Amino acid sequence: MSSSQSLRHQLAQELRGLIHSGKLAPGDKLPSEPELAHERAVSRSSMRAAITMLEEEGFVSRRHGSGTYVTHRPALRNDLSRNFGVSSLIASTGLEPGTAAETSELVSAPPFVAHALEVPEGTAVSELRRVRTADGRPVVDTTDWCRADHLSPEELSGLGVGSVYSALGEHGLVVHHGVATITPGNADAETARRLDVARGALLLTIDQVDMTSEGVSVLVSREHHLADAFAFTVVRHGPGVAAEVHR
Amino acid sequence: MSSSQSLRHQLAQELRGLIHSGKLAPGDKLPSEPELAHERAVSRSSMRAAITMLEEEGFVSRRHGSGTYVTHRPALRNDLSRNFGVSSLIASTGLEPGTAAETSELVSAPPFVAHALEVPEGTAVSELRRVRTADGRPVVDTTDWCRADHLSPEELSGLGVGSVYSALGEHGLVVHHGVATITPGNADAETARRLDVARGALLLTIDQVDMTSEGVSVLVSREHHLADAFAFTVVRHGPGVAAEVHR
DNA sequence: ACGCTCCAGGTTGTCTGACAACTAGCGGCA
DNA sequence: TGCCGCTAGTTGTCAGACAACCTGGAGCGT
Repeated sequence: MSSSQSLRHQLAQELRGLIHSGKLAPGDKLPSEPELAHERAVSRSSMRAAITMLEEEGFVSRRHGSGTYVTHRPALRNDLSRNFGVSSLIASTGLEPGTAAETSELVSAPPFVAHALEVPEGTAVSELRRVRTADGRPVVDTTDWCRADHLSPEELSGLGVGSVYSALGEHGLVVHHGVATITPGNADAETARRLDVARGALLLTIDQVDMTSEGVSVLVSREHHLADAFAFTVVRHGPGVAAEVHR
Repeated sequence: MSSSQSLRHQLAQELRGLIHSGKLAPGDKLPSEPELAHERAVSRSSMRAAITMLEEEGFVSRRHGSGTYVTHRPALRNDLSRNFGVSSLIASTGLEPGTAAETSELVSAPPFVAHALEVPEGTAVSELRRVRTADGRPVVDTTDWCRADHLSPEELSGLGVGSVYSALGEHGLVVHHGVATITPGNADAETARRLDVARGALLLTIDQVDMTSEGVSVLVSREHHLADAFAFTVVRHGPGVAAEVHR
């Protein structure tokens, strides 16, 4: 499955694993490019391309004439720049992910959903509402919308803890990336009831639009997270490099 | 100054400019690698390395045998993955950034600051507190801490709207990246007073640790943003690629 | 007229080899 | 002892070649 990726992507993935597993610790110097390439029986150019990817991700930094070094960065929990699902999010805390109060139906698209999915307002779209639980405790109230001709309400329901992403993937709609907007908020009456908290409880809301590599928006989601359930982190690059602000 | 960067970084920067300025629109196909390289009188491998960087950043996507295409992604406002200062943040909304209630002093490091800066608890550190305004309206309450032997309280004050980053840079401490944690919150009495809002007002708090490329933590900051002042967005990669969850 | 196959050109992916630019440490020399 | 310069090692760039793959059109058969 991962062999379908190009060679440099596989090599990059292997290097990420070495760093993530601790075999390469922060500050360590990587073996030289020719050495890394020879070990794996690939050309230096492919190895070099893989290292370039990791450099861009901020995992390593190169010093001309000296070597390539693993950068110091803490192990991130719930890195916002990665598009994981809520299940993985819960699982990463060591708790058991579950689903409650799942409903799936055809609804008239709310304005912001219609706009994001690029369909006329009021178009019928598939909606999936779920309350996600961690060890049985409700922690996230999620709503997903997608075009009815992409996934029907029936296909959306019964996923269990399965990801909507994989369901879309089976229809040839591979989610390439998403754009998320983060806002704080207080629980309204309905959300409070669904999450079993007091009305006005503190929430972190993530509105997200997922799209394919062709730029087709295929999934809109709104997640209300209990404030004390998770801590979201993100690595912010610059201003050392690429600090320019255009326009 | 940008010529000190390696060639592929310059080429990548030029390509980013082409995309950002709209000369290359989403969905457009880039000229072929040999063509791009020939136009700029560089080798294909350097051009290719630059494109690899943009691919990793998500600006373009390559299709084997077909070409390289500009990905469709909205212009992001306040992209969290970029480490801009609060001044740039305010300026990007078209409002005039300002500073109020600036105080700078030597304080005993709070536990989480001491831990982040890797100094013993209670060590004296420089603290800079500022209320940032947009067209005169208070919108962000920020506090910065750094080691006293890096920047004294006197050096921290009087920056005007200048960035703490540039002050650190003049001491050879170039901030390479930061790690931010995002949490929702309600204004306590003091923050409410400083921001001139009701106690309990909705806030988005960003705790951040900035470090050099060597991994030395040089700056800790805590920003309380008024909930309705800004919308923070972030591009989330995957699960199309690199969706694996390790451990 | 329509649909299918096959082919040729174009593009990205990978390989090989070479040299330039730069770093860091070691040893000789004053 | 302290400085200089050299050398081995590493990353940066170049050049050329071929493989793998996609796309559109020509040509053919129905």
